[in-house]
Amino acid sequence: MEQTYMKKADLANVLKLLGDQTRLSVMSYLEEDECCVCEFVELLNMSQPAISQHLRKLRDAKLVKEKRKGNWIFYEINKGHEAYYVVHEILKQIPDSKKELDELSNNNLRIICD
Amino acid sequence: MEQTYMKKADLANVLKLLGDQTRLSVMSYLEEDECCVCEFVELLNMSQPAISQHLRKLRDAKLVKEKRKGNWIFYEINKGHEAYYVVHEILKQIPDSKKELDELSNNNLRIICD
DNA sequence: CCTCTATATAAGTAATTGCTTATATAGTAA
DNA sequence: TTACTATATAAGCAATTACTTATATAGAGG
Repeated sequence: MEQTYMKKADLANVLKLLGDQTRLSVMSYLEEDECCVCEFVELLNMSQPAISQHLRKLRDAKLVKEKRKGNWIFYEINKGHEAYYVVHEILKQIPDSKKELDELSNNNLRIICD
Repeated sequence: MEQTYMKKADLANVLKLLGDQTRLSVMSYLEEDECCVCEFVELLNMSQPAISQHLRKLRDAKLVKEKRKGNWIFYEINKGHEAYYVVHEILKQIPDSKKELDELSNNNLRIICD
């Protein structure tokens, strides 16, 4: 992972997006694995429109990418983003996202479609 | 510099504070050197109360510390903050803060008191 | 003491945010 | 086609934000 340089305004915009617990959580889960909207609704115990609106902000900033898989739309981290180095450093601070995704699996609430 | 772990809510709060261009700039200057309020007013071309209000937020979050030196109150980064590791990683993305402080020196606008 | 200077605080305000509820859309599958 | 499902969008609203102007405060120095 390499050192990058960013314009202050662009960096501030990324940090503002991550400076919300819901979006920070979303990014933290996506750093572990791609997820679809209904999984976030479960994980974060929030309404579907609220989740969709947060995802739109992350998508508009190109921090995440979406792809359809059958009925579901999956989101994944955009590792090509100029801020990805620092986003990754930030997400490293959050310890338990993998565990929470695993719990979702154990409750058979994960969407698997391959 | 060591890896740390933080609660999501605490990390989000720090990121929200840094997700503002003015405060991100302030932190970036402080990463280079301690500064007093009037220097930020010059560097950022903003009103003194606006700067003071941003500094209060950073101070309330303990991201910066203050100390009086004669007539002036100097701010410095709190390197003991639990988020300092990640704050440092974030500030590394911003290239030109040292240069801007040097320009302030060249225009004899820096406050020196020892 | 009084005055000056740097900084902090208070009050007010326009813009932004993050939700809500209701509705639209885009694929899937019969 | 029609019905169904997952997701997106729209409209509305209360809370928060980042300024503004005016004023208060605290320490320095006569």
